[in-house]
Amino acid sequence: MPKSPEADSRRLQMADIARLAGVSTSTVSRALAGSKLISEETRSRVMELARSLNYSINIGAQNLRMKQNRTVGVVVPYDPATRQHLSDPFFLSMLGSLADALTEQGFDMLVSRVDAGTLDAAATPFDTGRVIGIVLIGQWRHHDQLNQLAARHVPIVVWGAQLPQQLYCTVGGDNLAGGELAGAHLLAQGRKRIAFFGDINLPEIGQRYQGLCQALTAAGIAADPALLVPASFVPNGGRLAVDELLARKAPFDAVFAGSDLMAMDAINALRQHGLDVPGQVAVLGYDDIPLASYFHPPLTTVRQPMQEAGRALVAALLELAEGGVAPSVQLPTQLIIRSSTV
Amino acid sequence: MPKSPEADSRRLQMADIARLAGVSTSTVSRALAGSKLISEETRSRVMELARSLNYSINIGAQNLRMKQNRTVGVVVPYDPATRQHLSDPFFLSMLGSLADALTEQGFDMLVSRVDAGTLDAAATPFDTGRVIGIVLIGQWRHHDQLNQLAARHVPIVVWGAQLPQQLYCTVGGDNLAGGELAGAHLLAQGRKRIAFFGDINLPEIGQRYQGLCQALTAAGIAADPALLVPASFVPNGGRLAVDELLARKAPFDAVFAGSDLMAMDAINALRQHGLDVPGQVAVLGYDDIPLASYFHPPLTTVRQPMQEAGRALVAALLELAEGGVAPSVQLPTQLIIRSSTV
DNA sequence: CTGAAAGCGCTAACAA
DNA sequence: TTGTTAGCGCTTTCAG
Repeated sequence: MPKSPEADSRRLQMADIARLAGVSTSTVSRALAGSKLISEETRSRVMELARSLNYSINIGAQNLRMKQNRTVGVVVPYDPATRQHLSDPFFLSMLGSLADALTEQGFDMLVSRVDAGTLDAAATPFDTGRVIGIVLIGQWRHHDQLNQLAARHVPIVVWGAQLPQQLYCTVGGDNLAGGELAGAHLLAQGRKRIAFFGDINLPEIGQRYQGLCQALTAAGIAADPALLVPASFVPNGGRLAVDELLARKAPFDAVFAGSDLMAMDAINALRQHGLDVPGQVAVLGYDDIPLASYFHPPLTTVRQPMQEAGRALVAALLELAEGGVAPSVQLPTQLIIRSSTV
Repeated sequence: MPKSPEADSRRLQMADIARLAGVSTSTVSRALAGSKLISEETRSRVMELARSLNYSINIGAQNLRMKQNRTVGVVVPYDPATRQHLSDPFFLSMLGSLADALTEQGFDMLVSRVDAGTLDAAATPFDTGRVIGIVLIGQWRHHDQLNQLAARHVPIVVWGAQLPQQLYCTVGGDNLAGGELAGAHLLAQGRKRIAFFGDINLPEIGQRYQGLCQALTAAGIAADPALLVPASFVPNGGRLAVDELLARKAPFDAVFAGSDLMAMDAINALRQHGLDVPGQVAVLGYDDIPLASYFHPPLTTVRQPMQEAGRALVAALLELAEGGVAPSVQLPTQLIIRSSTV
């Protein structure tokens, strides 16, 4: 007997408890909800019965009736081209920190992944009434689509950079300051030819690059376009960027990478080309993923405060979901100096 | 005006579409469901209307009526003592691979974290009718509680080791074989004093250790209890284990760590003690997390096949949820030889 | 081909 | 203090 479609024991429901307790469903409902209208004796009898029978209220029905909901959607866009799997440690950490923050607030988390090309699908869990709002991890270049969602009054908050003309709420690190910190640190180490690895069309990355440029300017150094390498977040993006940079034959003594992963990849590549890190080339990452400190050499990087990020995202979303307004927030970033630059 | 509890525009529902289209809700329902009973003209009119108004069916109500559900619960137990945040890259990867597998099957993923001490809370999303079953990541030492859940007919599949007297379905790597592979490799490198870092009370870890012992036995070497260090998965568990091992003054020329993270931590600690890896001590990890290859030296490790893991977990769960039986499965593991042991 | 009516499992007036 | 009744938004017989 492979499958028994309709199993033996139908799922227990309130009516069953009511019958067994010899009361009406209203009474059961009230007892379970802890209403003060119920006699102590009845309440305890009902609760005891429910517990011993392992009965739990059907949340779907309850939600329908009460028009409430304690679930938020977290969506992670993926690149339809690479069909890239959710694997960047940074995103994953963010997921973890969101789970923590939501648990703390008594909310559940419905995770879905959507094709970044059709980002309005991100709103589906909301449109279908499954969640009270959406947290989107990864702004990428979908500013317009996000604006449309916001215009549709989808409660949505996205992890990313603040942009002009932005209708939606973002929570993100202070990328400009982060870039500047990084630049200033490298300059302080005596580096003058600082290469930047990253796709500056991505808002966050662009701002980090701007920050770097500000630091350079402040030091009276002009940013050299030959040192800007448009690396992407593909698995060996750092290596490719190193190859590209070397091919350009522009001298450099430091690399500021758009993410820790890219920095690590770059370091390995540099080493294979016989370049010493940090001796000949200082390398600085971004994010401070857990493994940055385990790397050899331990990675100097700009930390994005994950735990606070999760909390801030959740706080903003709940505010929006309640019909309030949630201003975008920028979380402070922090330079973590390890051995890859000194 | 901070909040507007009941916003301007009530959420659209089927009745609205029906009215606007001048038909009954039955017709709308059928049209949207693609029933063949509806005239082509009516269907397209309704669908067009729905699309232009951005209407989506309320899944909660639909589920209630149809007694169906396309959501599965993924629960990640956390240690109540350390209140440890969901941060181990391996768990996170698993989450990603589950998300992929579920998306592939058209299911949503409801993630929750539960206190490992009260593991029966893991069934809550099922008991409350929110999900059709549970995938539990991390068996830990909760064999009995898991058995109880299974006895209650909660469709549940757990990532972990197969144990005797097990009522629930597990999907896991072949830890015994993994341990043996690791041991054989180290022995083949001429290492004879192999230390093991990990808590062998955890089923998976215990089996890995057993595998190591088998390899030793096959080589005619007796396992030395002085080389078994009960390290745990705390952030600096590897370092602590190294300290402990050195304090014991038992000579060793290799370390087999219970996870990649622990291996990396151990390598850093060994290095600080002036020991060369792999020159004086070969170090081998477990999991093959993405960053294992980025580490310096790149880490030799036993790979657990994540993508297949996700798929297998989901397949088993769906089978169970349909009332079928799902045998436990062991996924093959693979030794990935990099530089930390050769 | 379409509509009226009943009901999924629950809660909340309103009565008693 | 408790029960009766009317829905929450949807699908689906059963009659037209």
